Amino acid sequence: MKTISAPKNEVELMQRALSIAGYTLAEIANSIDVSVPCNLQRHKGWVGTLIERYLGADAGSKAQQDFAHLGIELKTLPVNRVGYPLETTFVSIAPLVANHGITWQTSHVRYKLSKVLWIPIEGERSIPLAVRRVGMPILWQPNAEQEQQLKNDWQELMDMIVLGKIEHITARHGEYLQIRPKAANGQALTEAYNESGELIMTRPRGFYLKKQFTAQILSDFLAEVHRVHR
DNA sequence: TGTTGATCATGC
DNA sequence: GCATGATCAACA
Repeated sequence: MKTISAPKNEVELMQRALSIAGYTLAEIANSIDVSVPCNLQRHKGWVGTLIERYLGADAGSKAQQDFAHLGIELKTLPVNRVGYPLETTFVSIAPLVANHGITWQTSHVRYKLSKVLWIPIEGERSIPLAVRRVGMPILWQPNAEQEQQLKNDWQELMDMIVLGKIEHITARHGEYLQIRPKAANGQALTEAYNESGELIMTRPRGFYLKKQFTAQILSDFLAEVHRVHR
């Protein structure tokens, strides 16, 4: 596997991202000596890791943006044939304890979503992984309305957690941001509080962006492209 | 058949 | 277990 150095600035990062638009995952993988699995069943994060490596993101399990020196987070987004998201987007782990004093302003969700480089990629399972194509990169920052939408959902969900209602939260809570399990398996447990304020063990949860939200980002981008071309 | 809840791999 | 990267697949 070839190691690519980190992009020095935003322009360089965007040039690299643009350079793979239209190419297949196999072409990109081959160019940096990475092998392509038959499918994603046992390699769910493979596409994200591949693009990370190609663009020169510092790998690792640090709780930071992928390009921290540029203040940019990288997210690949599987889309269907008409460019609609096929999956929700994981954002960050939900803090179930020691969360007093955390505000929207200081939250991991706001930090991770403050600036995102979205890379749409064909994701239909009928298309062999190797020949799925990468789309145009979208450098995005939430507008005032989007930030308010996210903040509202985050506050509602965090309020429930702080009130000990974690076991009552389902994926149906939140319009654009939801909380769902995020763990290696059903045996994984972490601390939380119940409604009586007692410490309990529960499944770790994560914040996810619903498809409707990421679809809006893609559609806003297309609208902007069309506006500029008129 | 779309969503919700569950799960897969890896490093430390 | 947690944080990284996400998608799978059971079931309503």
